[in-house]
Amino acid sequence: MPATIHDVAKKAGVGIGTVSSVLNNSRPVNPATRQKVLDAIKWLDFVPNPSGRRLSMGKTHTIGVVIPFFTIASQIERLRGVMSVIAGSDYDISLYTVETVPQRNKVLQRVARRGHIDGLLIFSLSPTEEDLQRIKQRQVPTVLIEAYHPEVHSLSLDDVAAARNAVEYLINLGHRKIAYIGDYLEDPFGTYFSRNRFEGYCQALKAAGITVDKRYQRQGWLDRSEARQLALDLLQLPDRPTAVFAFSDEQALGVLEAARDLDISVPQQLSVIGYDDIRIAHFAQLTTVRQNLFDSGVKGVELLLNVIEHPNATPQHIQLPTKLVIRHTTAPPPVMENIL
Amino acid sequence: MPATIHDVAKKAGVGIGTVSSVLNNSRPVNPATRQKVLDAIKWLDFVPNPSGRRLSMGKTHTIGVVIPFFTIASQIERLRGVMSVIAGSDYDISLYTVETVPQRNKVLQRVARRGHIDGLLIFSLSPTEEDLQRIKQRQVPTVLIEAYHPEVHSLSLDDVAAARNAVEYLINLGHRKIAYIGDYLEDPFGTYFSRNRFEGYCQALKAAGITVDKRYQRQGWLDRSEARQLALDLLQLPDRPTAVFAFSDEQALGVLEAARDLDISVPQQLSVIGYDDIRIAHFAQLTTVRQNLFDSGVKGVELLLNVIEHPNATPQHIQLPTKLVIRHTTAPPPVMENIL
DNA sequence: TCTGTTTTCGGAAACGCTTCCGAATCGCCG
DNA sequence: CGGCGATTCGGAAGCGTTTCCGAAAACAGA
Repeated sequence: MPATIHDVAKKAGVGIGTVSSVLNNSRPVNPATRQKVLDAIKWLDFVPNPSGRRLSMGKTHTIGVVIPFFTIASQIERLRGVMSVIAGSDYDISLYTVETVPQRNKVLQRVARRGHIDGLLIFSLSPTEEDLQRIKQRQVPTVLIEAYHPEVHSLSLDDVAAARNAVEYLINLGHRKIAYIGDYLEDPFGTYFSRNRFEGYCQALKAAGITVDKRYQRQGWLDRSEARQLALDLLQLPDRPTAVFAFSDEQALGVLEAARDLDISVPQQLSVIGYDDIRIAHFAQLTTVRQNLFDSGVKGVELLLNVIEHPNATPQHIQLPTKLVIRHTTAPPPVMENIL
Repeated sequence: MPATIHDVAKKAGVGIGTVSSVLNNSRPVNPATRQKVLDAIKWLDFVPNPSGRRLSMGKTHTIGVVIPFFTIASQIERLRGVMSVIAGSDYDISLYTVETVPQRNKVLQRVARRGHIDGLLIFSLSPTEEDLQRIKQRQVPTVLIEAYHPEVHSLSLDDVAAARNAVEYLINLGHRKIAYIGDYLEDPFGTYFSRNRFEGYCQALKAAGITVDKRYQRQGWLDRSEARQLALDLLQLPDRPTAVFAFSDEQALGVLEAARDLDISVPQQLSVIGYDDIRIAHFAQLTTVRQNLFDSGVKGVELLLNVIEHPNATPQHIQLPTKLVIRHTTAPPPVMENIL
């Protein structure tokens, strides 16, 4: 049976209030007394019971992190950023992964309640109005990463610009037949960035006077093997694209796999650009849009910890920078194609 | 201010004991009364405060998961397995990542205490005697995954046999100069599997009458870029190896990168085998030793939940199967080499 | 109608902590 | 030595649950 604060008090011959004061430095204590208490704590191997502390203080010292697409490397990088900050604080991390829509709803309903957590960090999910209502009503400090809602603090990317930029790069290389492989635009999780990246893709094409061709657009689940299927289909079109802009690195890797399946050499016959710059992207030599994932995790918790301190601050919306990283999956289109 | 059980009791015109009974089905309640209580709960949007519940029941409904090498894909796969089970239970997951030795110690000290968590799941870390003492003393139900200690429940692999098997495969292909790139044998985290895999490597060589050559052994931090450096060194030896057995896929990928740096073609001039079968391994076409990572997570929590129910069960030690998955980074050694 | 049994329920106590009011002690000055 | 502010500390109250003792009500049997 673990020791309690009363055991310590008795052992040290002081009152429980004094022990608590020593534990939390909450009021001055005579050095001699403090030493007695410390000795007793050590002797009894006492650790304050967090449940008691929580109940008494009304704080849980826990931050909930909600992560969809957990299979995807980018999320892990963010989480690492979060953990690096948390390790130096006295908060714990409660992890909630989301793989399906019902799960998403269940998690958002169950988690966003006072008493479970002190704050909520949500990756890549834009809350619905209903979710938001609940969050606001329960007054749970919340920060969104890679998602947006005007009434909640958020960190997001200028996806439109980043995607446009990437596609412009392909256009400048000479590509005209540029395909897009992405997430479902009306994705069930209610995210915006899917539409944003697609929007950027369209903008770049239009600006260059290239017609946006439906045949060159494919949507699928955010997952390498599905992207591979989509790409197989795409690359067997009679007039196949010379470049693919993928919504995510994960999907870009699927495209690379498909190209290999079909003996299409990259970048000679096909250029591929991804999005995220996950760690494998480096290995795969993938040209991609880098978002500083680790850093987004760091900034996200830091903001959240801040919001926990100052619950009534007006929502901040921070834009994170992106950068096109050029590696070896992009090149000018094959010459023949241009001649024909 | 959230409603409490007293508010509900007052609203429903019953006692708090009755409300609690309804909440937990802990004793029979007259249907009419129950309905009144349920109405009040709905009306007040009442959710029991977990801190109160925890304190009262002495259970935290939280499982701590300790994960070193979090950058490494294999750990994520395991964690996914864990999460898939937890999603259907009423436990929460508290995540503790470990990146350094001091952190390892801090985490094992702070986490393994009653009152924080109901159970502890430790990945890939063999506890020291001191850790163990603490764990036993505090009576925290614990399960090790990919680690071993006679006095704690564990899931582990027969690393010796798996490694021997992999190296035998290389030998059968005709290789004689087989290098090993691994973790530090005396690794600071106190793990066994490092030594075990090396042991398997040695056993295979000896059984084939090949002398174990120190020049062909490299140890480094478990990380792709460091492995790459080690491999660069190794592959520039005057009499360079024709095959490399790597301790992990992550390191095997580093070897592949080094080979590419040096324009050594794989598998024509160099064979590489990894260990784990992480998801990228498939993409990289890496021959590797598969351990069913997701499944190890599933089995691990299931065992832990069981141990939480029956704290005094004698320690179980489950061996997980492994399998050599042959892809395209292994081939017979170059013929010239054999002639010279 | 009375007694004994079963069903149903109220609320005090306990969980381990923090907070804070007020009491005790100390130190200083006149 | 007396008085007063400063310092130090004890422990009751309260946080929101669950548990459980025992009381009240309902019911059954004679």
